[in-house]
Amino acid sequence: MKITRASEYAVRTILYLSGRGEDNCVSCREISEAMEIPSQFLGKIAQVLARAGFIEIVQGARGGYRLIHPPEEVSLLDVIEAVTGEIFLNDCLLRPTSCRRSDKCMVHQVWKRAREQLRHTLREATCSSLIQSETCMDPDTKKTR
Amino acid sequence: MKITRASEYAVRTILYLSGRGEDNCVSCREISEAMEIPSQFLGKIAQVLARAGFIEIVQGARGGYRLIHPPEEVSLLDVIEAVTGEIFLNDCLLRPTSCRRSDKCMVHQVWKRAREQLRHTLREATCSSLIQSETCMDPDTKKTR
DNA sequence: TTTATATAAGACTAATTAGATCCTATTAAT
DNA sequence: ATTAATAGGATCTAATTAGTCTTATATAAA
Repeated sequence: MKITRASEYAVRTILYLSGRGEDNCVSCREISEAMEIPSQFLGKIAQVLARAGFIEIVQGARGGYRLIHPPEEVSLLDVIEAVTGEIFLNDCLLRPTSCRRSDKCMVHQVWKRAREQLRHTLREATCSSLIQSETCMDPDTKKTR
Repeated sequence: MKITRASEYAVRTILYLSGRGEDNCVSCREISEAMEIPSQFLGKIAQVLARAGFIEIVQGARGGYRLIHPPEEVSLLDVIEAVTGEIFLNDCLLRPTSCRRSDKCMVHQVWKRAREQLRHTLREATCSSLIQSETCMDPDTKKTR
């Protein structure tokens, strides 16, 4: 598996948008400054998030990004997997064919359980619950305007 | 985090040794063939496992590797973390200083819980329990001799 | 309609890590 | 001594990550 920088940035982006209100269109620049994300890189990530149906991208002057779904319907798992692909803990589970008898292998069972737990925990964490209390985002930029 | 190939090989090695009996000295070549691990690479991994106290390395002719602890005392987590270092799901937990208010951040709490669950699951899985039933290792080479 | 302000998207790049492999040294049984 | 092993440092390659650069396109406002 991999929780990459990109997926971390994606989470910050969605949380920032969640905090700014559902219908607000927020510029790439504002997000990148508030959340400390290289703006060009954010542009790339936004494209992925848009293709995955999390945000709408508004082009042109006064453009930016807008959340599509209400924060309570979006989980940490959704966002992360949209960016990095489905989470797998190891290669063996990812490509069972590379492992001769994965369905009978005890080690495999452990990995499988661990993976399911992890995904469950991340699935339970919705964006709305995450912005209830303070987040890693800068408090000054949260919910302003 | 990362479950690398090296840690996967390390697990296979320890499990193979567990299956071969506690006091058996097994050559690098035998393990590498049975478990499909590049033998030179296995040599490297064995050094790490030896330094971490899991195996004893016997040099010279008729040398090889020998398990130090009984399989029921060694967990999957032990082996993996010996090779890849302590498991962290993301950078933020690894270096809390890089994140301004990690202790109050909800996202942080989720990662922390997910990490604890994962480590718990891997800690519960002992080598002895893993070789009870069939493993990914080749059945023909298991417990022979 | 022109200008300024935005994002789009593909190509490119630098740094890091993974996954080994090579080579020479050392150790120990016979 | 010879042979069969591992030790350990150096090196190498490929993949991945984390971006940046550049040019194009879209839109609001003057």
